[in-house]
Amino acid sequence: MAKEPKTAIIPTREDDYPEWYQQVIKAADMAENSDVRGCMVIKPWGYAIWENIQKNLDQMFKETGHKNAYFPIFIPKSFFEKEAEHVEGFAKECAVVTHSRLEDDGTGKLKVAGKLTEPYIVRPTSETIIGASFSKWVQSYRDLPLLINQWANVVRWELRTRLFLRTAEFLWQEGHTVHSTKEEAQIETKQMLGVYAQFAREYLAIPVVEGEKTEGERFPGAVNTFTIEAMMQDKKALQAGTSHFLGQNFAKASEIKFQSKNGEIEYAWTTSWGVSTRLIGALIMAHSDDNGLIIPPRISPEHLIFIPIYKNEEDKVKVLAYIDGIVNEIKPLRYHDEKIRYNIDDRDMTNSEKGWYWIKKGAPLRIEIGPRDIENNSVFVGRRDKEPKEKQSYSVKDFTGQLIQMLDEIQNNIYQRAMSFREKNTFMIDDKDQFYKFFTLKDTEKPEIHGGFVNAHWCGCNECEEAIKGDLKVTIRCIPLDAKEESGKCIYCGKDSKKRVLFAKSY
RNA sequence: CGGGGUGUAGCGCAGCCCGGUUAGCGCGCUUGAUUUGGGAUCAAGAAGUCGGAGGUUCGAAUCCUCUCACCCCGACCA
Repeated sequence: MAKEPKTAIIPTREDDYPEWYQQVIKAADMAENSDVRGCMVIKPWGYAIWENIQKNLDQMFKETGHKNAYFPIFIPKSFFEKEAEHVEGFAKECAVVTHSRLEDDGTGKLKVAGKLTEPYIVRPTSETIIGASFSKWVQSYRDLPLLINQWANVVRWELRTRLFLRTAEFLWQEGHTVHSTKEEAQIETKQMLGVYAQFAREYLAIPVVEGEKTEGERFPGAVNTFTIEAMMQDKKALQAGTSHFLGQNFAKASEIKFQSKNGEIEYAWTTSWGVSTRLIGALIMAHSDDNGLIIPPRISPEHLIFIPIYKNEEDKVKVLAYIDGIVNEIKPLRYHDEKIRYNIDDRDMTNSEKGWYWIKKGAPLRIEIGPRDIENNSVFVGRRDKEPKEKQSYSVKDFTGQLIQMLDEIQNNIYQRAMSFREKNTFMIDDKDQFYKFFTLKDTEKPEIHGGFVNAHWCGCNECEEAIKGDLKVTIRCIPLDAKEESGKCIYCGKDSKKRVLFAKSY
């Protein structure tokens, strides 16, 4: 008999965090590497999480007045060249389409043929191709604001990839809006950052810091870039979403002009904002434990899993009938306006194997039901926010009565746990030596989990930021929106500073 | 693209240095029996172009040359 391991996931977070991450994905059967370099296959359990992210975010976009549309995956090279910084930022990591056909080369193999007169870039982001359409759509101030979102896949030819966090192809949404005034575009940029922050907190149960990127970390071509930054369980930061105020840069590049009320032709003001399948990576690393994935109920593909327990066909029939009765009571219930998502797992497997299967997949509630429960009119409930063995019996009445509340409790617990982890690992540091010591590894052979979020003063110059990055690989994640005016000295050069900024190592 | 490493059954690996029957092991899978409220046991079975091409040899997973792919560390990035 195989000896029972202490944890379902090997190694643990403590032992080898990056490997743990991979193993959680594998154990939950969310995704796998494909035969295409750097591209992942998103499997049903992972995709179902993405669908829930899409569904809820999409609703939030619609509520803020945005409409969905779809633009081509190919961008003519010349479009891309229109915004200088944009080219600079993306040129190195693009897939380029140069041919349109395959022909038999005479030996039974295929050779490329039909060279295109102008190469197409597979979109790494769509500002330029969408801008081309927008320039036609926008004529008058009456056409504005134009509030468009696209759900799409994009390609960035990354050299090093990791499932969900960085893949050569990934799924995302990109919002693109056009406004008649600078102020309105700035408000839009902040509004959408707020939508992302709210979504991260309420649905993904991930606390995030909202802030502005420094010049060095800005989106290529943007005037301001705003971000939500989340802390992972290895104390590194993950950029979970960005919102850009593009000024008139892209309007000028794409000739997005309109006639104002007083008859003048003006360049418009644009924004863009996006979140990607990386959110799933954030979800995994923010919440999961050494027994596998933990999914907040509001985003989980299943809310509860029934595990029927029986020894023979006769019991099986009874147990399944009993479960049906409970299901009928659950069906009318609504959890945040949605039906309860449940699964009756009557596969031909041992009970404990099923239990662990769903623990590893992160299902919020496991309901085990056997003949004993039928006698007592009860259910036996395991919660994913608690230890696997810590299960509790409820009467059916109490269970169905408290189910909604229980799901909310799990959601809150997960959020609070992530929040207190972040608070415990966020510090204010004013001394340079202490700052350096804080971010320095003790064991470079086998890197331990170290560091955290540090709020420290910064003079605002690029040189200090670069120097710290060079020395420690620590970057300014953002200038938090809620940073207070406070006089201090730059952590690197000692010059005067008025604000603390957020430093961390990041993904 | 620099530096290091690995390709052997679905997955994880041993064998290679020092060439020699029918290429093993663990997990998983299939079947049967016994089990069954907590990650079962026993038995039988299926499954391998040893990454690819070429070479050396009576004989290559093993030695040589070339090649492809992947992983890790750097630079770059949602």
